Amino acid sequence: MRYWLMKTEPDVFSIDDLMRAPGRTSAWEGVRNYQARNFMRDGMKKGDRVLFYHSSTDPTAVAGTARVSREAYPDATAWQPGHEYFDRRSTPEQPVWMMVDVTFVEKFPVPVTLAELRTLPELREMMLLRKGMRLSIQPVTAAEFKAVLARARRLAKAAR
DNA sequence: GCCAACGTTGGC
DNA sequence: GCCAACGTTGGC
Repeated sequence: MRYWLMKTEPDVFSIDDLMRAPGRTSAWEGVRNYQARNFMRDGMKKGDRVLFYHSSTDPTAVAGTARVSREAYPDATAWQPGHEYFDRRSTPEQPVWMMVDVTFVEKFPVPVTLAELRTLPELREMMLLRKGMRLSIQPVTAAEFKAVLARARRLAKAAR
């Protein structure tokens, strides 16, 4: 099993939106970056675990976890003229952009903020924390995933 | 809202 | 194929 981090702006799609979605499942549409697409297309397998990251918000944080519930398939929003994710290069015959489905697993009672992630020695090498890193889909190691989860548990316990 | 960092585009 | 210009991301 592999581990990933997926960024989303909560104003656009949040962990609460995923929690309330039918079947607690949603397509991850709108990825328009080749590296991110390749991670979805070539790397993501059903059952992989996902850190659900809220970006462009205050504070930015890992808000919970999800799992990959459907492997890569074409992102139909790319060939819908007028759609905000429209890209004329992509057609049903030759799709350029792909997406996966993700299913809600848990929402952390206390989000693990970016500032907090930076304090964890286990995450010293984490891709997210590298300068200039803005890739919206990133691989995460098992140890990193575990460390984030452990911190979320500890924060939840302290908040009770 | 600013702006550094990065990816993409397109002229040459 | 180079690289300047431009657009986007995303933390602050």
